[in-house]
Amino acid sequence: MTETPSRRAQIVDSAAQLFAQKGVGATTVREIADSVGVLSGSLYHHFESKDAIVDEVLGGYLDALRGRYASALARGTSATECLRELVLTSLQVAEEQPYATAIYQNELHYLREQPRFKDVQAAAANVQKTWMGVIESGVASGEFRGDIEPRVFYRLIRDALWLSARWHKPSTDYPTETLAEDVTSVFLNGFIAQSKPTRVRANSRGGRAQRPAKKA
Amino acid sequence: MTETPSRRAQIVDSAAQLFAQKGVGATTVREIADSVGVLSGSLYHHFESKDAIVDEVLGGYLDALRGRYASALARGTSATECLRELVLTSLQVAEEQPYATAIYQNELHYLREQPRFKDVQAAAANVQKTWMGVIESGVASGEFRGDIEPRVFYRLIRDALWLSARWHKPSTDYPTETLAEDVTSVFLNGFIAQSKPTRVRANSRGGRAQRPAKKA
DNA sequence: GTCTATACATCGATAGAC
DNA sequence: GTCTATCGATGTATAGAC
Repeated sequence: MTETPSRRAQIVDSAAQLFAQKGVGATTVREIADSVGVLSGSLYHHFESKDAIVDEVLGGYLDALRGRYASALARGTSATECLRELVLTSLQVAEEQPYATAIYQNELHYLREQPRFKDVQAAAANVQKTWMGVIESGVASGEFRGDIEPRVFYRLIRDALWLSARWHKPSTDYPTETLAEDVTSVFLNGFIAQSKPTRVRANSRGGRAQRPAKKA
Repeated sequence: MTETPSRRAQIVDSAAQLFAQKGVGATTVREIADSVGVLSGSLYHHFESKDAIVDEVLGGYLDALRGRYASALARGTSATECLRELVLTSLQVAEEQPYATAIYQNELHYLREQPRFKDVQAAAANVQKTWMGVIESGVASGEFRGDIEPRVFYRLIRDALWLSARWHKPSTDYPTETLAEDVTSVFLNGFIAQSKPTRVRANSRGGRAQRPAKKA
């Protein structure tokens, strides 16, 4: 029972890719049908509408994400560790399901207005609740700063994290785990150079200006 | 020079709002015409196509952004200060032109595929060049970490910064300047609490940005 | 400069033959 | 389960009267 590449699954996969690349509204049912090798009318034997396909794409994605988040939180003991796990998990899920991830972050604000997608909205609210719980517990324990609104920090890391799916293509040079470390390190420790003089790069006589050149 | 609120300008403004709220592809020329109080056919006396309106909206926005960035860089002496100025300037521009900002960050990846918008693409590349220049000069001078790819840091702060236009509504409680301070502080200093109340430890890094007391 | 009217393409969705 | 064929709505854009 390993493989049943059902037509239904083919449709969902192809539609997800098209939705991610062109946007849901700009993707036509004829394009979806073409990409799986059938005619547009045949789609309606498997789905009752185009929106139903969107529902299935995002529903499956968010269910998987919620499950993975639960596992991630179980691995962490401190808020810092939990945050680290959430970052890595998010990037792993984004790597496994890049199309659904792109749809989720590109069009959630659009789907939010349509009552049809209230299941998606509920799942998205659950995701936010998971993050906010970790962040607020970290503030309460003193691990995280208290002078930054938890909600502000959440939104900053959320947007930076999810939108990385737009530009990050996993490779051996820069694998997902390394990106996760970098994201965690920047958001927790900052981009200011640490006092430890471990940098190897010598810049005593660099050809690079200290300031960017100003143009007229 | 007092600009007359020409019909052309009305069309651009109304279209920008609609494009931001519903997406470019989902906005119809009839809706644009309705919002300015004319019929759809009349739009074509002012613009040759819907895409031409998009061009004008984003072209004017990116021109303004480029000018403001030049002023921002002139105010900074170090890479850290320049970065701080870029953050504040970006948020100010986002506050002044929220609709164009939303379009810019929501649909740049879509416009990128169409050769029609190559001017917009060039302006966007210029924006990126500005940021990268500041970041790389900071790495070269030792102000910023050398173990994070400048391009990675740029993309993280870029996405977090621009997408704040989706959720940040300037208010007296949380004005744009405070958000700019928070963004800068998180990305430069990190979210980890700087002093640990349970342990006394020599910490030479006392110089992180301090949040001024909130004004009434 | 705006209107009326419409051409022409394409959209999501449906009905029924096979 | 897929096809053919098409409906009705809606999209951008145009032509010409006023």
